Amino acid sequence: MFNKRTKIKRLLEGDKANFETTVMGWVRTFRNNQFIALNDGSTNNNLQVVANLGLLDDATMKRITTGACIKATGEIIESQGKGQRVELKASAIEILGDSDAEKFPLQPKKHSLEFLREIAHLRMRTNTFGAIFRIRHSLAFAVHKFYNDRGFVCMHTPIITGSDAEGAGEMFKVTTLPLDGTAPRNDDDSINYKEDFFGKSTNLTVSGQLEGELAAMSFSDIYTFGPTFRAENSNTTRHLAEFWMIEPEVAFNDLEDNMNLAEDFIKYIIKYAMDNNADDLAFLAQRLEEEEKQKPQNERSEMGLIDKLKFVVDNDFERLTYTEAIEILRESNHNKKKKFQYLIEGWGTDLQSEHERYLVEKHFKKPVILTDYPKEIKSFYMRQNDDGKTVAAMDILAPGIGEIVGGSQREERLDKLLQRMEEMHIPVEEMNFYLDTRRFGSCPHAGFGLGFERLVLFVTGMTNIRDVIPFPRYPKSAAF
RNA sequence: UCCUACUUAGCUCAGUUGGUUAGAGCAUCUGACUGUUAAUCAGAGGGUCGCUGGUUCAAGUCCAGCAGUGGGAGCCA
Repeated sequence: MFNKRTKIKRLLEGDKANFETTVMGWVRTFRNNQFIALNDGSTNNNLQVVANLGLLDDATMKRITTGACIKATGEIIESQGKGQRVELKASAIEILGDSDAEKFPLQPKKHSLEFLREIAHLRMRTNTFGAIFRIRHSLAFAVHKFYNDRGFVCMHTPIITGSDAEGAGEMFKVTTLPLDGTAPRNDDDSINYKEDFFGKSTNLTVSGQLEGELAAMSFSDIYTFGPTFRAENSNTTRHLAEFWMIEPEVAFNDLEDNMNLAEDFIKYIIKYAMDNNADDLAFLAQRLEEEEKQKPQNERSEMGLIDKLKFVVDNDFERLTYTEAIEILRESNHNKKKKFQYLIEGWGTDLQSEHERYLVEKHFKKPVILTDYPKEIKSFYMRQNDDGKTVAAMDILAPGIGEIVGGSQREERLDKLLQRMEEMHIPVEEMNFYLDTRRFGSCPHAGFGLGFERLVLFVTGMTNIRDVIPFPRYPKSAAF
């Protein structure tokens, strides 16, 4: 069997030595014509493969370049040098794939994240991106584990949707009609989508929530975890055109249950990564620390990455209402000294990023759950509170990231829902499938959406969302 | 989409008030050395200064437009 090999992670973690084994991986560096730092992606740490002088002929030696793929067989021994506990004393080395050193763009040195973004197909071979994507995997696994352990059903909601009224953002159109102007037309010259593949106008989903609610009305506890698409022309460090979202929806939950679920969930998956990706997190923490040293004193963060994660896991999130938040902001010295670009004056407008950052990073210094927003600035499906002014919404704001969760208790009362839909000009006739949940056995329920990449950002300490998804999609960019 | 900064070698960056042949470190190549840790030492090659136009005797440097990238804002997860 060709693939008879041991993963480097196992060899480095094992406490045995003096046994024969085979490894395969990619060369990170080749020092002194003898020492190969080999990485197979199973861990951030390299295995030192020692090719004693005379083992390799000159021609083979020249082919051991940064990026080349090799197979090495030999004995695992205690290292004679410092810097590693064990090493592989090679008895045979085979080149599986050459890598032209003049053309391979990765060097054994620090590269800028901007440069690596241009070679996203190769950046996974760096320590930083290796760590990021192993952590991303752990977090994804922990998402399923968390919900599975609690008896939730994973629902695969559609990616192509015929519903035009999700209202969560600009949509990408899905069509097989020709784009050269020859598409079939209606009498009024609009495109005749009855002739299209699905017989109607379709888009990529911007949220699985509505379908999630349908499923919660039969399984009680469900969650979705899938790709989501927004065609907004957003150019920021925290938006993608294609991102992954987790949307639990739970029958019989009210807003408080919803908050408890979200807080437990976030803490659980962060803890999971801390328990299972200690090496990768330590590497990223160190990377971040070095980056912080470049900053002026007053811009440096108070906690290291690991301490920050531990703090989030060990402490309760701060919970307060929108109205209370407005009071805190209005009374803050920051506001009185007019340091906000948008000064807090009245009740009813949405908070700006600077306000959210002030609450999370300056005032409370921990994740914050804001609840009970004015109904005017929130979606039609959120449950109206008895005060007639607010809805049972909740947003979770995380330090450095901003909004990481948006959710609410849903409006289960048909008449109230219809009234809001009318006020907000939602086309009722297209939403009958959704309204049926309220017509047939409606019940109180609640749910939220968590942007997976924003969570990965938070856990890895990275600052640009384009660096925590393997192949980011954003305006003017769909390479690879 | 708006504001703002940036764009010079494969990478990271210098480049003075506009002035002769545009520099450095790393990487690459050649050689030396051989228990190295982003190895070290010596030498060599490598540039349409983002693109287009303008001002000028002369533009990497000044001006305009366009493009790309970073940061911030909006929209949101």
